[in-house]
Amino acid sequence: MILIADDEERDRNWLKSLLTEHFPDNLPVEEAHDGQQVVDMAAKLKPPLVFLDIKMPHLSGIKAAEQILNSLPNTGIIMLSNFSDEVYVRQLWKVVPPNGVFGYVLKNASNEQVVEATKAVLSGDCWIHPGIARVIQRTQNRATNLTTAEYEALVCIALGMTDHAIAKRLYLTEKAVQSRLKSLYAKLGIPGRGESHDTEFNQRCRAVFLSTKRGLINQSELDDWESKLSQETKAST
Amino acid sequence: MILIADDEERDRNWLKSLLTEHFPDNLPVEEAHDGQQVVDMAAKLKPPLVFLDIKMPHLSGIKAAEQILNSLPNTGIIMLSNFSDEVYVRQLWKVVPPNGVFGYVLKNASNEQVVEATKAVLSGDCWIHPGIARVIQRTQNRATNLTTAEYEALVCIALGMTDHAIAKRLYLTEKAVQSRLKSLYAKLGIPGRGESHDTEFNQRCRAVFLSTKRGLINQSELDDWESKLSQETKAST
DNA sequence: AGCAGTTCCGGGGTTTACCCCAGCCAATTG
DNA sequence: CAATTGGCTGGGGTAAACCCCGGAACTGCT
Repeated sequence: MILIADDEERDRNWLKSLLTEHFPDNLPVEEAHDGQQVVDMAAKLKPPLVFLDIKMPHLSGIKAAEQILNSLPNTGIIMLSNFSDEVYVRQLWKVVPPNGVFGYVLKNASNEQVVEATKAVLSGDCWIHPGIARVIQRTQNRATNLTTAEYEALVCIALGMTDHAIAKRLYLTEKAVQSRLKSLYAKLGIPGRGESHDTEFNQRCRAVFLSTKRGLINQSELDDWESKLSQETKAST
Repeated sequence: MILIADDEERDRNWLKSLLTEHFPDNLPVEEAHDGQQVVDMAAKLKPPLVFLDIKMPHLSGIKAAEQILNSLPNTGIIMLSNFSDEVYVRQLWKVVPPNGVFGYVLKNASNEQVVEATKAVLSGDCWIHPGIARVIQRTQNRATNLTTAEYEALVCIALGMTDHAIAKRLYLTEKAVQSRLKSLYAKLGIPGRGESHDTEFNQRCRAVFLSTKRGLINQSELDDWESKLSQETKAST
């Protein structure tokens, strides 16, 4: 029994046919269409292996994984993602239990890679997509890894907030915000006004650009943050 | 004869099986893996219908369409895109000849929609994905449509350039740049410092955020621009 | 010709973002 | 224990981004 969750028909079919072909012993393959549904189905069916798309309506793949692992910690999880975004690796790291078994494959993976990942997780190993390996390394590197303080500030400037607005929102002084931003710029390797005259940058926008490029943040995550933000400001009035 | 171009194996297989099933009269289905290859193959095979993925190595789907239509203006083109990005609609509008036959479908389209689009283009009609229709309307609306001047400025600030750097690059004064930005902010509906005290924004970053959200710009386009930029600065030294 | 719209450019202003320096406190780390 | 690191605070400064005003040239439209 294998459970797969993806909101797109095309991807479900692709995965289902791939699994029925290569893993006839593990049939049937059950399907879910969103995050909430897959949590419910997993609770009933207790499958040894679950495929989760990250981007799903109602409940993201990561949050779904959290809930499933809460009640059934021995479930093997394989995340499917369109991008090698660092945000997700970041979040996944927190959710997955220390000795949990999981895989992470990008959607542009070849069929062989998916089969390989499935075999690995079924036999109790982890399988991380080659492209992600580098990201994980960077996530654990002191010099380039962002702290939560820097990450918060990054999200705020990406939403277009001023220093003052950020300070008010995070209950800090403007100086503290600027301090966070300064170290953020340093870690992203953005030159300041003084050095390297040939490349003049607006550090604020440059930071957003580079962070998006590296997958530290992405649009859908930012949209979530913004809706949270507007809810809070409504509640406070 | 139908020619399809996509760099991802999964999408090619999906489309190929769909076409062989529903359009047995138009076989065979030929495949190309990147933009350059599809241009070459189209020149030899002269297919009546070509599917083009927008995001492809070497040559984007839009540029490939331009070259194909240049020598074979009667070719039917169906663009495939992952997103409803306004940038692409913008560019496509310029490339396609006035009476050209083309379709535009998003990759999250259902199988029925793809079949429908294929039928339409084969019989000489256009088929535009429902979600895109709204985008096209906005593209033709005076009040919200960006001029090329504003668009250039937008790309530059999204890359993190300063007013001074933009001015140097576009051969303008800083005042002119600021003038462009001002009208850009106005069209995006970003409040200035004076009005609406509850929402404080850094207009520059806010403009990038909103534009990305609305699909006026996107990361891969910006990456292209940046590589062009660094090439020019290298050449000028 | 007159009119509206867009773009570029100028002067002269305020606010914000960033810079350098230094110090304090807390939590890690050897 | 000392040493380090990350985070907040402060003073005081510069330059970039943004504000309002208006003018001139050019376009397309009626």
